[in-house]
Amino acid sequence: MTIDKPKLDGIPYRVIKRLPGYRAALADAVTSGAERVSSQQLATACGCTASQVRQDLSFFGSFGQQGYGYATQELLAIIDHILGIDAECRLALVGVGQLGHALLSYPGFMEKGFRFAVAFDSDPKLIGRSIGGVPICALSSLGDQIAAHRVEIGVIAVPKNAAQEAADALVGAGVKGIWNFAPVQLRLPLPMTVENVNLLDSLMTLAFQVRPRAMALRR
Amino acid sequence: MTIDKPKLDGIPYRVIKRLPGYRAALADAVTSGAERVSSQQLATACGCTASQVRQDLSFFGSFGQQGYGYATQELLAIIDHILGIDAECRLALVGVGQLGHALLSYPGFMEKGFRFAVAFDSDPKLIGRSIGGVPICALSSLGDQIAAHRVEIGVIAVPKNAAQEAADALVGAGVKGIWNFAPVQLRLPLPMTVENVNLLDSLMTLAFQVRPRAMALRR
DNA sequence: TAGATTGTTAATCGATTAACAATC
DNA sequence: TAGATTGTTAATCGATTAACAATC
Repeated sequence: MTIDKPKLDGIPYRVIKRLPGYRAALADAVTSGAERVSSQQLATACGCTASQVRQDLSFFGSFGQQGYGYATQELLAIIDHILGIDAECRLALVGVGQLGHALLSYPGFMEKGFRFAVAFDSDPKLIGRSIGGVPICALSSLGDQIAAHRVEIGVIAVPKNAAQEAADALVGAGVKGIWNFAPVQLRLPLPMTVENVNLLDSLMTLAFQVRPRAMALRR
Repeated sequence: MTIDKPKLDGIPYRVIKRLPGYRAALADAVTSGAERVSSQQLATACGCTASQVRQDLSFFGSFGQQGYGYATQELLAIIDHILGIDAECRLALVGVGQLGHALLSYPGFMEKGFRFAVAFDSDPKLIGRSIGGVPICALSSLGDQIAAHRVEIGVIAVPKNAAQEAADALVGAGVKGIWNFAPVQLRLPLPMTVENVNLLDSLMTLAFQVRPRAMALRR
């Protein structure tokens, strides 16, 4: 997973990365019936400082009230709007293997307004079938399908060596962003945005932290 | 995914997060037959600066040679050693749903020395079966199995509301780290390390970047 | 040797935290 | 009103980049 990117409309990438955490804390607060929440409470729930919460939110506006805090429901709605999950967002999946299967049937995406409109695979045995109501089509129809369904985000879950080709096809079809699960650095024309999910990298990072450091290999 | 953590033995978390990228670039270089590689070449492949590559590597030692660069094979072996993937690392999976299935059958992990030794699920229909050679056991046997297989890392792929319980069981059984796919902030005793993979958070971040900013909700 | 490239120190840049006036 | 808590500015901290002596 890329560690850093340039700013987006002047909003640091790190700030955006923290928004879903605030969102989750707010959703919990709503569930527990809290009508208001302070920056300190949000900070505790997310493991950061109250200063950081206020600083982050101030990139988008002023949503709180001195001496009171933030109205829970209202701030949740605002963050949903900032993240763009108050409107439906259509996805297309390329690569219906095990991981693709799992993504298609993960209920959490739909709940947040993300909907797989169509999926693609090269395997003739899969083409024509559908999974969780999502039709699986031939790669040759990718351009047409993506346009027809007005897909915004392409999801790449193909093996490493097919990833760049899939990315090129998606870009050519006019998607606005790519969610990439293949362990490669995709070469894409700017200003395409990619969000990489590299499971093996994540696991290696964890292994480093867990292992008794045989290190001190300095020489 | 947590954005930042405290240093690990004086190594910034950001540095560790970049190591897999360097590793991938080196593996490519080995494949292409290059005997040596410069910090500049690594930087280009990873999308960072040569300075950063050298600075990062210098946390661990001095592996290059002035006027020459780094011996490709050798540096790859060194990074593998730093990351701890030159020795087998045993995993245990909790939660054999769609995502769990996908993780069990992903070939990339095994290649890098990560092996699922055992999996657990609460569904009686799954218990006793095995997937990709990995036996699925009852949760009640978790403690014994983890000890028997000397599992180092527990992988949580259960629904949100079962995650904390799974984590507690894994910690109780003595795992050294947790790879968490459930969308919750786990409460764990220090110094347990957790690496979170939050797919929905990642997708929301991408949505933000892709959407025409309806923002300017400043008020 | 001359050119290339490291490892490391110093300079810059950006992000986080602290502080506090404003005010509900 | 008094206490609480925001939004924002200033201070601190850490990470990235630039520079360069060392040297292969």
